[in-house]
Amino acid sequence: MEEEQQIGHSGLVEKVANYLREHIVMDHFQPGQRLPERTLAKELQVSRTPMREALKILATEGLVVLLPHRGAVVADVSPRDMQEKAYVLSVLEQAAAELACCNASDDDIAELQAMHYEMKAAFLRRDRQNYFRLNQDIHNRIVALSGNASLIEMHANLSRQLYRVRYLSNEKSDKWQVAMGEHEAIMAAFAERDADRVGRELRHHLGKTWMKYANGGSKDDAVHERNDGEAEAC
Amino acid sequence: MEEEQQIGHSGLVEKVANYLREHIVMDHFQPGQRLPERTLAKELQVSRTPMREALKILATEGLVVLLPHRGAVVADVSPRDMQEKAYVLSVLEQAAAELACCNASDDDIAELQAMHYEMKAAFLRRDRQNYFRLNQDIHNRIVALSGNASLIEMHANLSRQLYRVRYLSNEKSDKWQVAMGEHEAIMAAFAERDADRVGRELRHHLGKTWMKYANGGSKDDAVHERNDGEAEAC
DNA sequence: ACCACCAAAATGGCATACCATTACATTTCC
DNA sequence: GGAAATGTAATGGTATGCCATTTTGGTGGT
Repeated sequence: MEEEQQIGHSGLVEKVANYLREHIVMDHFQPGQRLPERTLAKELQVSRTPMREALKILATEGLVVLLPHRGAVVADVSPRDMQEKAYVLSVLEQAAAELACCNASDDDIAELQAMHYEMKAAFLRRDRQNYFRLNQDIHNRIVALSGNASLIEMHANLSRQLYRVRYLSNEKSDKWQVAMGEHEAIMAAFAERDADRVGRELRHHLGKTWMKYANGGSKDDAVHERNDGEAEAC
Repeated sequence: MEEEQQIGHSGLVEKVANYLREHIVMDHFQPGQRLPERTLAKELQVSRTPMREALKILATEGLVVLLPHRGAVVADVSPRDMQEKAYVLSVLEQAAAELACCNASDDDIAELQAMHYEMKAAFLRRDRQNYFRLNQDIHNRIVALSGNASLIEMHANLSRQLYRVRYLSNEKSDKWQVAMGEHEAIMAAFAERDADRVGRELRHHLGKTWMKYANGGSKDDAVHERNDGEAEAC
């Protein structure tokens, strides 16, 4: 710690944020636990300034909550909140997929197909690590192909906020087979350039995907709110 | 300015942010104009700290851009960006409307109808001020009825980012008649609890609404990108 | 026991100083 | 005259101190 506490080089905020994020996501800090600004700053050998900014970043990411005059506490993962975010995510991805379907070049779709088959390979090998990574990559790629910067950014934000849940329930892989099938359907619709169908399939897929996390995720599952699953069936 | 330079109390960041926001939105600061942190801080009799935070807030709101080592500059309203944001807004509002249509109580819908007729009254009186205000209120109310906190928050964010455009082109009221008709259609669909139709009508309405702003808004209208208007027509 | 009141500690927010890095303009060298 | 080097100002980022507000735990009065 002697070799770099001296310098004003940039990145301290990120370091602190990453450190805290890691520990929160990996569940080393229990929800509700207090994160005293000054104390933590001393421990991490930084001043209040970067610590404050880091906490604010984590607050926008939904990992901590800033209570007025009571400091920062680790946010608890409310299934309700997560479902709401997941729902918005699915809406955004549906829209993105529709746009992507129109905008993408044939090469883009070919690349998507390639990624899909890579993922399928990982699936067949029961290689969870790469399966999940490629799955994420594909979804992100689809959103990127929408060409809508705001959409991409907002999707990335939500995705980050849901990462914690995604991490916590990393083992729920019952429905791999089903998920793969859904991905196949999405890719088929892409190949046919049927934007509506791509959107619907993706939305459906995401609905089921996140339902899984939500149900198996927590103690009180008063999850049967209203806006769960699809909205089409009113 | 003499009556409140006596600091210590909280809210300096907000004051500064509001001040700058006002001037930017009202077009007193030209796009591209630099906003030197320290200089501005001196002028407004504050230190760098609140000024920095205010600028960061405005940056997230899309009003200023933070260029690395070149300071903050007033963001220019790129028609492209605005259209992209407007598109996402319409997607979110569509989703919100579908949820709202399912979740809303009969009283909620009645209240919506009431607001609608208030707006219609303002329309008949050619009362722009109240028309626009009520129009906003109705849209916000619909989103609020979705019951999805994330959705509400993200919608509010986008709405804020589009406020500038909304303000700049405040006079474009050619299509009042049409817009009113679209609102009637939306309300009718609401009354029948037809979620899909509510969603479609609202999306269509927003598409046309923002198209208006985008076209009349600026110099280079390379607006004929891809993701303008509706996505259904692929 | 209960409530009001007060003091100590924690927190939020602002001001300010310091230093490294980068942009920009000037100078210098070829 | 043009390119490279250099100096200067601006910026970003951090550390730190101060003070107001609020929380909190303890104290005394009834």
